[in-house]
Amino acid sequence: MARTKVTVERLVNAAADLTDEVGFDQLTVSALARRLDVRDASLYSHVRNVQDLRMRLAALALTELADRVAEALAGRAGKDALVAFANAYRDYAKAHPGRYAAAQIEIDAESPAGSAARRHAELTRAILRGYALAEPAQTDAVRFLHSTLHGFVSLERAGGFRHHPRTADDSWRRSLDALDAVLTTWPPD
Amino acid sequence: MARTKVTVERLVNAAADLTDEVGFDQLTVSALARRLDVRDASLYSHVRNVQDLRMRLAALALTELADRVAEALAGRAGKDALVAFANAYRDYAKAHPGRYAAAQIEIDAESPAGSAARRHAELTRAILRGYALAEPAQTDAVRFLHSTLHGFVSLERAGGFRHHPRTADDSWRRSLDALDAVLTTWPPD
DNA sequence: CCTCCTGCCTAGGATCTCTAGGTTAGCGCA
DNA sequence: TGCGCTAACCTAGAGATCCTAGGCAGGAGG
Repeated sequence: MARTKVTVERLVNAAADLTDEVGFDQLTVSALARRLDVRDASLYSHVRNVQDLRMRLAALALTELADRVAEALAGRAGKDALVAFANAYRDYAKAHPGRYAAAQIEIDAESPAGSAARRHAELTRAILRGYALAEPAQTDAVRFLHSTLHGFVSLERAGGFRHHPRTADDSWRRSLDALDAVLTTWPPD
Repeated sequence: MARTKVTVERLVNAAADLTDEVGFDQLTVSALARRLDVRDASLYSHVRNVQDLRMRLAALALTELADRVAEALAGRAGKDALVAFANAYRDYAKAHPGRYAAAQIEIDAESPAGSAARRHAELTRAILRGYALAEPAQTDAVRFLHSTLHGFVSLERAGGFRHHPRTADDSWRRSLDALDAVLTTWPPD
């Protein structure tokens, strides 16, 4: 084990902190090496390449997000669960923009990030238990829900709501009301 | 005017084609110079830097998108308009993934891209005329609509819907039904 | 014909990704 | 104790990218 300084986990954690500070697209091997006070070549014994680093970051972010969401959902049902889920989701994206961006990259199901993504998807589906939707409407509703939350969060992040006096928080609350309403009365085929 | 080869417009158009082929994050000054059979340093007399290039690309994409949407909306109202708008939006994102990604970058209102973004926002608002919503509900609904469409399109693009037999097209149709329903019965405060 | 301006050039510095191969520190074991 | 093994780090360097500085050439205007 030699100098026991950098392990893969410590490395990925440092990368996660760094990317929240500088943005996901500004996350470079060099910057990470500088932060760890190490030469950049040294990181390549822990991580295959930048893609690999990003993938591990995505897995970390998806796991963390699923944890938060699971905690928020505990003991809640119906609209209560929906609001708790949505707020956990948005709060995570706000607190950890880099990690959140990392979680959006394309991941194949085989990778370690794949199982984290599956867990996240199952939690989303769990919310809909309160709304009594049968397949395939349930899948459609899950996609609708995920689309709206992700869309809102990423538009907010990109500054899309800044050019209007109405606060994003207010629109968010009303959007959750609307989501609850549409899930309650999901239109029949 | 000298050799009259590359103009800013020709340059941005080439960049748009290139980014649709290789992805927005793979759009580099070097690659663009190679495609135009010119040294990369030469492009810096037309464009200040990569950020500037991306901004111009965003302006182009927003203008094109607004054009498509305006055409789709012509002569339609109500749900008809909503569906036409949404399909124009999604079709553009599918046909021009790089341009669409470019349109999502953060833009300040002063830039030329700012006016294109405003025009796009006005068109989105025009749809809601069919749904008789007063402020501030109208703004909330516009944000909700935009969030859902953008979220769906970007999740679809990232492969988020691939791990399930239900087709994205089917979910899309049902999501538009749901959007129409929620806009029709937008929950009162 | 001469000059200016424009569009492109070469040269080069800085940063980043990644590979090849060498060095050192702690571990197990005779 | 001393030996080798291995893990973690190193230096050196190739190739790509972004961008600046300064030069050259060809068409426009006087």
